[in-house]
This record gives sequence, structure tokens and C-alpha cells, in this order.
Amino acid sequence: MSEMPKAYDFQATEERLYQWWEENGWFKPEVNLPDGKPFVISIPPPNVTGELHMGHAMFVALEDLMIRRARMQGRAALWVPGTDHAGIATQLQVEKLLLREGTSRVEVGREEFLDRTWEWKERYGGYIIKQLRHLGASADWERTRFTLDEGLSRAVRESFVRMYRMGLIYQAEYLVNWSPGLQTAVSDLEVEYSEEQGFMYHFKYPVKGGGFLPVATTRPETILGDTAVAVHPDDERYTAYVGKTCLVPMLNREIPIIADEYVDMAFGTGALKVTPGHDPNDFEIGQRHGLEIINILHKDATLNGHAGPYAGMDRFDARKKLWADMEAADLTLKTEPHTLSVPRSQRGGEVIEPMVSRQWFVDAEPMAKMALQAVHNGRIRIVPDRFNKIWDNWLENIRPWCISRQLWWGHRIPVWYCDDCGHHTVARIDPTTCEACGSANIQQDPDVLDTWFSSALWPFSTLGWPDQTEDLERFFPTDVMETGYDILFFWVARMAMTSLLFMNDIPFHTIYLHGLVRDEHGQKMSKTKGNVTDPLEVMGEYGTDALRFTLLTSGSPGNDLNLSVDRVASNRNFANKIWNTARFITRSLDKATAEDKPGMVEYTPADKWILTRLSEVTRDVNRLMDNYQYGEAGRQVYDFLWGEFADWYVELAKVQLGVGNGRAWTTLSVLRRVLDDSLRLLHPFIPFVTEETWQQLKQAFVESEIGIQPDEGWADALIIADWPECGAWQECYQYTADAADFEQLRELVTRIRAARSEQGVEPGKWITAVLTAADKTDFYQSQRAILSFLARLDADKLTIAATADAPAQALTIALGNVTCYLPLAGMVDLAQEKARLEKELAGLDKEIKRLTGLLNGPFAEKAPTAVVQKERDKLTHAQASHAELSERLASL
RNA sequence: GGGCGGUUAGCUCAGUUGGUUAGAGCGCUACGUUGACAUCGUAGAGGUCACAAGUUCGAGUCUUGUACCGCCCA
Repeated sequence: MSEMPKAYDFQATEERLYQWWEENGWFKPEVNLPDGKPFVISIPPPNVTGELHMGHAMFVALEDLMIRRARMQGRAALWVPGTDHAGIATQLQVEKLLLREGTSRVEVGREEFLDRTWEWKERYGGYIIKQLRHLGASADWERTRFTLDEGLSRAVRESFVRMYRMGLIYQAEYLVNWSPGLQTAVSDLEVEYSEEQGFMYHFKYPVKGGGFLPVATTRPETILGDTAVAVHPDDERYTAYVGKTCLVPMLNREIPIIADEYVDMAFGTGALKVTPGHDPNDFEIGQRHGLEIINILHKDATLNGHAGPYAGMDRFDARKKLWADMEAADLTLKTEPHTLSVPRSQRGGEVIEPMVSRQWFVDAEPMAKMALQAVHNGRIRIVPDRFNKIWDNWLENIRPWCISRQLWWGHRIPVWYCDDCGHHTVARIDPTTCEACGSANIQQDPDVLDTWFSSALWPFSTLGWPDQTEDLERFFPTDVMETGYDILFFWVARMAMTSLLFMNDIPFHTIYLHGLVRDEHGQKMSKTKGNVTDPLEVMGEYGTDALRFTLLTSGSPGNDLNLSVDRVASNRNFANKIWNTARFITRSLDKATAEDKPGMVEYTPADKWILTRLSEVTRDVNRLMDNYQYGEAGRQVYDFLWGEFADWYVELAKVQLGVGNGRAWTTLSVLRRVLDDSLRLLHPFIPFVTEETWQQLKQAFVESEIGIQPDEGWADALIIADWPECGAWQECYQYTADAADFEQLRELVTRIRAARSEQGVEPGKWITAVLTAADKTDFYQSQRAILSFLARLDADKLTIAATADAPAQALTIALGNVTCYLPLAGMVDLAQEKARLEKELAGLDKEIKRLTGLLNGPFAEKAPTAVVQKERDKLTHAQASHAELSERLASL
């Protein structure tokens, strides 16, 4: 058998294993029994043009974790992968490409442009998928979907037509967020507001017939689109003006002065200019008062004919020019610095203009009600549950969703306008004639749908809807929707809405939200700040497992996570630690043979201790994972495997293996059991190193023919091996008393080591010791070799007895009933030892005093007996130690 | 303006039914390479758990308030 290399080499492992898993079909739900209970996750589809970032790494780590565990639990685990077409992002990429070629979208035309975009998608669209695979994602790639593929396009068409017929989709002239750069409408959610320094411009609004109203605005150019001036009905300053007429500065257009309660008397001058065409609040006022709506902007945000002399100017130039002109006309009062909230495009950051235009909307209210209810009645659970409130707040105040985009890349709106009769034909299949008059003069709406419109159907469209496919039948509803909280509204809520509408069912029973990955100091990663950590780079340096484990264990659910590269490095070391425990075990297989197998296995206290701990960890991990506490679960196994198994059991196993025969055989079986189960528990976190290590372990044990194997035999691979459970119906070690004894031995060893270190005893030196162990004498006798090995005590000179006289010139370590003397002849400084004992006694005094007080107080009566007993034991222990040490002190 | 989260060791963070002298990783100090691992081991230093009040036998953990940081919504 070839020996395991000294260090784990992730470079040589990851790709090979991934291919092997996939070739064997282990990413498919069919790998488990056909009647297995499904466990399904649909991937949050990354943008097809996207590049891998930490957010992707995060969701892959979490979802793959859930999927792998479910698979090992025997469920038909299905992770449906795919990408979305990212309308704006992709279109921009291709437009950039065309620009470099000296042409443009408009120049080449719609058809050619779409051909080019598909070409682009084919070339670069696979990139992100490749990167997801690099992260170890065990998704069923044969079920990969794309929001613009044939099936999903049919789903979009179907849902549009149905919603339209239900009256949930309508077209309206409405104020929308207009992106002048992209020349399209964007939804409310795609606009971010930033606090910026600007000015408040105070000016005179001339009143027809003389005088003026003082008015303030932050955007003077919108004056050109004013269609009223409003004051509060209770504002006595202006009562006389209501009903009169104002003249728009520089244009002298006549507009009414109206009274509306929206006006804040205390803000600005108390008189408000009303621009229904370019301000959401003004739009509302305009609706209430039947005001005229004037749009002063072209699509590129230059001013149009309604701006009179300013037509053709850029919006910001016009602002300056108009103000200068007003100054010249003595219409200005003052300008003062003012902090305002500027709407900016989430993509690109340009200033968004509210503008009136004709768009398609979804009336989301009826669906929102259903989505609200689904969470309220518990059919959908949000983890962490504090997001319930946010969910409620958004859905209770839902607004119409603008779904049309003035783009070419996307699902074209399935509405045809008849040139002859004006009828709108809305159809699943492209019509050639108007359904009302039969005219062939019909034109399809040029716009496409918001990308999120198709993403909203994702959990069922990817399974085949609107066809009633087998997959849809079997795998819907899905189980968990795992994604970042930043797209709770964009996506998650909308999936719930459409699913309840079309499927008459929830799309998933649990929404698990993770936080944002930030840099080491909590700053949001951004290209402009230059603090972006590239997952691929990190994986290249430390391995995929190291990154995954870091993402999974450095935070807590729903909270942002500050990624520390140092931590990734230490998790790389963890992988190596795992590897090396296996290396030790496999190299120890020559310590026993099949013939050494005892007729009846007898465990040592150490065996019982580690097996009991394994059971406890297994139980805790399962409990934590069932409650979505993945980080804590991972940390528990990490601490167990490194801090208990490797640091203690593997060390003492060297002693037990040295005994040979049955003892060695049994020790090997325990080593295998503990490492094997730990690898299983860790596999969903760090799939590569666990699989590779497990294969090494399996191969070594099989080749050794030693007759040690898992109860159910060796599975083909860890990825499909059984998940460890620890419950009433599973084998579960609970040697509580033995484990406690062994814990005390560990404590003793640590104390001896500390004493040696304090006294400057050479680490390699074997020293003499006398141990008095009272009722634990038999136990310590049985552990003599281990104790001696771990604490470096000279086995020949180690005395273990129920009682013994304290040797002269010895260090004393008191552990309740158990006392250890280290006669370090000539090495002990008596004065120093005296001081040490005094210090320790002082500590014990304090402890005894505290505990006595506690136990004599109301605590003894009110606290649960188990808790009280624990404190009583502590007191007994402290008192015993105290007695021993004071005796020693007196004798010195 | 409304809501939410955070504030624990020098740094980054855990700590979910409140149980009684608070944990990890990194960094730091001192030792140590006997064949699992120096991507390591042993020992150690380092925290009045933001502040204040309250509930309780008992509070990092629950309640209220305050401060600061951050996010979401309007």
C-alpha cells in the first residue's frame, strides 16, 4: 500500500474528486432510493455575465452543506442550478462590445443585437457555472436552467397571460424611475438613495396680478414642469392666495394655487411647487387635484420642447442656466446648503429621474396578501425569524411593480397592438392577427420584462412548469430557499407571491437568509475601494475547503460576516490536521491483525471517554443543524476533532497500540470509528479533504484485512455514506462515569505539565511522581502507562496508591481527593514552592468562601437540585484540595 | 421619522430554552522537531462581556433606557 503523503495537497485533490463524484452520478437525486423523501433547493441564479464573488461562495457553501447532509441522510437531494439572463447587465456588456467595434445596438438592429447577445452568452455564460463547480457545488448539472431558455420563457409567457387575464397586469401612464443612461424604466427596488450635499433654492413664484409666493426647491429645473403651487389649507399666511394663479418663471405659463394637506407648513417656505411629471409626491397631489402632467425631459434627460428656451439642454446645465436667468429677472431669494436624498441607479450610480411614462405594472397586492399569510400561519418559516417583521412591513405596503424595461435582452412583452382597431392581443403563442378584428396589422410591444419577473417563477419553472412534469410532481414544493437578505424583496417575496398564485402552494417551507460578506474590518467590498477578496484567489492559495469552512463558521445566521484571510489559513491547517490523523491511523495498522480481534470487545476508559464525546458531539451537531445553526455545528466538530481527538486520544492511542494484540485492535477500531464519524460530520462543510481522507482510510483498512469497518460496511464514497445520528434508536455511547474519570486524568496531566513548565523542567525529562488517588486508585493504576506517557512521568518510579506519605522537597498538585507529588530533588526552590502553595491556597479560600456563601443562601433552595449539587461537588473538591495543600505548606 | 442588527481578549469573531471564575482563530511570551502533523506540540499572558437601571437565588444571555457604529424602510 502506498503511504499517505506528509501533507494534504488540495491542488491534487479537488478537481479529481469533483469529476469522480459527478461521473458517478452522485449529484443527482436518483442516487438514493427512488422513494426517498426529496430534499430540494433551487439555486439563487447568478447573473449569466457575472463573475464569482464572495456572495456566491457563501451561498454555495451553505446550500451545498444542506444538500450534502440531506443526501447522506438518504434523502433524494436535488439542487437545481442555473443562471438568470440579467437584462441590463448583459445588454450593457454587448453594447460595450459593439461600441468597440465602432457600431451600436441601434445601428445593427434588434435581431442582430439579440444574435450577438446569445453569442456572448454562449461564450461567457458558462464561466460562472464553472466557478460554482470549483466551489464544490454538488448540484445536478443535467438539470441546469437559464431564465431565457425555451421552457422558462414559456413559463414567463404563461404567467404573464394568466396575470393579465386575472387583471393583475395593466398598462398605465405613471411616474416611474427613469434611468437616462440605460434609457429604461427601473423598479423602485433598483433605486438607492444617497444623502448628498446640495442646495435649497429659494425663489419668488410670481402671482398673476402682482406679488409673489416664496417657494423653495432642490431641483430648480423642474420649475419648468410645474403645474401648480400648493399651500397647506390651514396656513393663514397663504389663505388669501388659494384659488389665484401663478406664473411659471421664465415661461409665464399660468398655473393654479391649490390647498393640499400634504404640504408641510414648517418646511422651507411653506409653499410647495408641484411638478407631477417629475416627483412622486407631486404626482399624487396632481392626481388628487386633476392637475396637468408635463414631462419636460427627453429619454436621455435633456430638456424637451416643454422647457421652452431651455430645450435641448442637459438637466444639470439647465438647472444652472435657469437659476442664472431667474437671478437676472430678480426672481431669486437665496440659496442655502441643504442635504438631500438623491436617487441613484443601483447599477452605475447615475442620478435617476422620476418621469411619467407608459409602462406595464403588476398589481402585487392580492399576491402580497397571500405571501403575508403564508408566513403568518407558519407555512413558510423565515430564519432568522427577525426578518418576519421586515417581510410584513414590505408586503403590507406593497406598491405596483413596474415590470416593463426598455431593453432588448429579455422576455419580450407578449402584447400585440392592433393598428386598425387598437385592441391589445395578449397571447401564449405569437399571434399573426388581431384577436378582435382579425387584422394582420399588429405590432408587438417593443419592451421586455424585468429579469426578476422570470426569476420570480424560478422554483417551479425550473422543474418544468407550466408542464406538469415528473420533476414538478416529485420535487415541488422545494424545501429551503437560501439566499442573502439583500434580495428578500427583489426575489424571495416575489417567488412566494407567484407560487401561491400559480401553484396554489408555497414554493419552499423555509427561507434561510445569510448576511453579506464584508472585508476584514467590516467594510463593504467594492471594486472602487479595492478591498475585494477574490474567492478564486483565496481558494487557489488555501483550498476550497478552507474558504468554505471559514465562510460557514466565522459568523452567525443572518448577520454580516467579516472575512479574515488569516482564518482561512488556519482552516487550511485544519484540513492538514485531519489528513494527518488519518495518516497516523493508517500507518498504525501494522500494530494488529485480524487474529487479534477480541471475542468480546472491551473498551479502556480512554476509549469510553472519546466514544462518549463522539456521541455527544454527534447529537449536538444534529440538533444544531436541524436548527440551521451550521456555524456552531462546524465549530463543535472542529474543536472535538482537533482539541480532543487529535490532541488527546491519538496521543494516548500510541500507548494502547503499543500493548499490541486485542488492545491494539480495539484501539484501531476506536480510532477508525471516531475519525470516520468526524469525517462524515464534516463532509458537508469541507467535502474535498474529508472525502480524500476517508478514501485513504477506507483503502488502508480494507487492504490491511484487519476486519475493522463501519457497521454497514464501506460505502463507495463518503459523499453517499450514511450520516451519523445519535438518538435512542442508534448506537450511541454513553459511558458517563468513565468519561468523567478520564476528564479528571486530563486535568491532572495538564496540571503536571504546567507545574513542570513553571519549574523549568526540561520537556524531555522523565520525572518521578507519587500519586495518591483514594477511591480512584484502581482507575489510575489502569491508566498508569497513559498517565506516564502524557505527563512524561518515569513509569518505573511512578507510585500510585490510595494513600502515601508526601516525599520531601516535592511539588504538590491537589485535585480534590487526588494528589500528585512531584519530588523534583534539587530542582525545587522551596521558597518558590511555598509561595506557589500560598497563592493557590488563597485562591481556594476565595472559592470556598464563595461557594459556602452561595450554598448557605437562597440559591440552595431555589435553584434546581442538579445545579446545586454541582456546586456542592465543587466545594467538596476545593475543600479536599485545600486540606492537602495546607498540610503540605505546614510541613515545608 | 419607523424598524432591525451590532458593541465580548491587541485584531477577527463564537457563545439560542438565564445555571454561577467567559471561549476560538490570528497575534504575543517561553519552551520544544521521540516517525501523524512546524500547515505542528506544550505551557502562558491577555476580557469589570459599551454604559445605566431593573427582573431573578443567579444575567454576556431576559426587560427598559442611554451612547456609538451599521443596515433596511419611508
